[in-house]
This record gives sequence, structure tokens and C-alpha cells, in this order.
Amino acid sequence: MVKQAREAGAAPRGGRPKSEEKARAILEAAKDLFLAHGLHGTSMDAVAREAGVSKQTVYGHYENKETLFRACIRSKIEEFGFQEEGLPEALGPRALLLAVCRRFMALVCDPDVVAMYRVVIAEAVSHPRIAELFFESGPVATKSAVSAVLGELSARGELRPHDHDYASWELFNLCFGHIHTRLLFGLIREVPPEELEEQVGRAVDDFLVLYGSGRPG
Amino acid sequence: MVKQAREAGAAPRGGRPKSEEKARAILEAAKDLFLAHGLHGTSMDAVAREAGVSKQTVYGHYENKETLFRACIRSKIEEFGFQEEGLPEALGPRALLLAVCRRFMALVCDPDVVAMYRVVIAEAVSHPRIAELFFESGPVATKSAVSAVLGELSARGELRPHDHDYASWELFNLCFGHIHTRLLFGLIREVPPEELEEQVGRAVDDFLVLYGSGRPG
DNA sequence: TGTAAACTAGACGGTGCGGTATGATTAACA
DNA sequence: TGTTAATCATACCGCACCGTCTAGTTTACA
Repeated sequence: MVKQAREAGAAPRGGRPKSEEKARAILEAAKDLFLAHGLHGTSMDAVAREAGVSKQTVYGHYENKETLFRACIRSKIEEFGFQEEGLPEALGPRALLLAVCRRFMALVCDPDVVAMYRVVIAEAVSHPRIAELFFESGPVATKSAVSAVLGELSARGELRPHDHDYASWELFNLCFGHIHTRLLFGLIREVPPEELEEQVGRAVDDFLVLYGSGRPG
Repeated sequence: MVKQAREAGAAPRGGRPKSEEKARAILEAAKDLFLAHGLHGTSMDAVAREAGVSKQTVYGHYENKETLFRACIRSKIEEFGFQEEGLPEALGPRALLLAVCRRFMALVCDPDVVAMYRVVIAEAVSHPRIAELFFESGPVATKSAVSAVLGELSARGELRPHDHDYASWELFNLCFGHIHTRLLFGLIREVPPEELEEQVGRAVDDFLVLYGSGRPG
């Protein structure tokens, strides 16, 4: 007779409950390792070691490597909070766009986010669902948030009428410059704040040339 | 006593020479497989099988998997001819930029190039030299070519004076729209020609708003 | 025609990894 | 306090893979 571990979701009928803390430790360790070394570069033994836990416990909490990987991606996505809100309202278009772009670039240049891009792209073919999830929860969600801001500015007459979705992508791409690609390719690890600020400034300037209402802003 | 295969570069002192054809077959097979399944997803046995060659022959031509992988990347880079030239001269700025962008997008949306991006990004951490090589031979070389075109147009007074390198990146990013990211993430496999044409048109329009001289053209 | 080396087909060693099994220990709960 | 199950440490299984080796065959060249 084989002892059966309690299935996730099944009510415990007595006995020792699973440790939430260990589950967290495993997830944290796995996130670090997957982001640093990718899916293939990370072994389950390494995860167990890093989490300070036996391998059996890892398999007690996560059915297999796939499951653990997926959980990591999901968790990281939540962690980043791509679509966060709460931009200051009482700003002219230029200041508001600068704030949006700074926040966007801070997110997208974050080493963990870059690593995430790398991992997801690397597994895009073999894990299309994960790529989809990341794309929707990340870039698309961010775009929607920015799109709303642009709509607001348009409604106030501070931008010319335009396709807000398309313009959002455009704003992102203007922000990227040649920075994001170099991050993705690992040619640079961090972006000097001055360079980032200059890039954001140029992007917003250009964007206002394209979509500005002509009012001072 | 172990029979020693002739080292690459050493003069053959009699005996059967290595088959160029097999070397090519191996390289072609490896390129296909590496691009399709990545470095870790491709076994040397699979390469030998795909090339119609024994595994020993593979190791006769390429020292190890690393070497073969590097050779594949180099070969693919040459194959793409990122910095190709020969744009028509007798065109106004708008038509010329459209031609440049169409060519650029055709290249960058090519399934093999997308696969290349994926593989190189996936290995960016463990093979930084390859990432560097690809970035310099690909994006940077293309940028330089485009930069020269922009310089030409500026000299002719058909664009306002500007930083040609920066503007080249900007033009690329305007072209990308949300297309390239979706290709990278595997959300789409091909781009409908109409969508591509529309994207290129928008990019050039916007670019001319930013940098055009105001003349018709 | 002899020789040197490329080539084939397959076996093999070594290794790393995903996942399971075992047996002892520990913690929660009834 | 007894039951149940989580946890530990470790051994183990099976598999895939890199790279080597073997033994025999084929090919170019002197």
C-alpha cells in the first residue's frame, strides 16, 4: 500500500497540514533559479537545495517541474503588478506622459522583468500558453492602462484625437529606443538614470509632436 | 595507439579528404534544428540523423556541440545579409523610406530571423559572445545602413538635420509597432501583407512628421 | 595498388536530471 | 495520546544525451 499525499483542494482528515511557509520558500527559490538560469538550466534538486527543503517536499507541493514553472511565471506576473494605477491627475499632458513613461521604463528595465522576457521568449514555442499569459498580463495590460490615459488627455482636448491603442504601442516603442534590445541581449545589465531620463524625454517630445494639441503643456 | 583525425587547418598528408558536402549537410541540419528547437532541444544524434551522416562524422567536422552551435549562428548571420545594400537612388524621401522599411520588416519578420532572435535571447546569459555577435551583425549593421540613407537624405535637404543613428532606431521601433513582439512571443507566425504595409506606412508617415523637411515627397 | 584518413553503424561510459520509493522523524489535530 | 500525513535524507530507476571507442568500409591520392 502506498501512502498517498493529500491532493491540493482535498480537505485534510487530520494529520499534519502542509506548511505554507515551505510552499512559499519553494516558489521563491524556483522563481530565482528559473529567472536566472531558465527552465532547462534549473534542476529540481537545485530548487530543493535553494529552498532548504527535501526534493520530496517539492513534489509534495508541486506535481512536477511544469507545474512549478507555471506557478512561478504566474507569481512573477502578479508580483510585478503590470497594470498598476494611480497616476497624478492634475498634470499637463507633457508631465503626465513623462510620469507614465518613467514608470513604464522602470518596469521594463527591471532586471527581473528582463529575465522574465528572456525565459518566456525562450519557451515561447514549447509553452505557448505561458507566452500568451505573459503577453496579455504584461505588455497588453500596460498598453490598456496607458491607452486609458491617452483617452483621458484626448477628452480634455490636450491631445489630438487618435487611435489610443495604436498610439500606446507607439509610445512604448519610442521609449524603448535601443535600450530594451540591449537589455534583452544581455549587452547591458542596467541603464544609467541619465540615459533613461534622456530617452524618456525624447520619446515624449516626439510623441507630442505627433499627437499634441499645440497647446503649451 | 589512437587514430587521430586531421585537425582543421592542418595539411592532409595523403588519405581521403573531408567531404565539403557532408560538412554543409551537417551545418544545414544543425541550423534547422537549432532554430526550431533551440540549443538544449537539439541533440547531436538528431543532427547526425537529419544530416544523413554518422555521429562520428559530425564530430569529425565540429569539435563539439558548442562549436557547431557557434558555426550555425555565424552562418545564419551571413545568410541573412543584414546589411545588404543597393537601394534605388532616384526616389523622394517618402518612397525611399518606404522601401527601406519594407525591406527591414521583411527581414525582421522572417520566421528564421524570429527564431534566431529567440535562440540568441535564450542563450544570451550563457553565451554572451554570441549575443554580441548577433546584435552587432544584425540590428547594429542594419541601423548603420539605414543611418547612411538618412544622412544622404539630410544632405539633399529632404530631411531636417538630425541625429541619424538615433533616428534609425526610432524608425525601426516605429516599424515594429506591436508586430515584432507578437512574433517573438509566438502569438502569431506570419504577418498578413496588408497589416505589414499599413504598419510601414504609418511608421514612415510619423517619421516624416518628426524629421521631414516640409517639402512634398 | 598501397596507404592514410574519412566515413558508417552501433555500442559504450559517464553524467545529469525528472521523478519515485523507502524508512525514519516530526508536527498538527481529534 | 494516538492517528495521520508532512517532511527529511537518501537511494534508486529510467532515460536522454555528450562524447568516445571499435571495427570494418570507402575514398582520394601518391
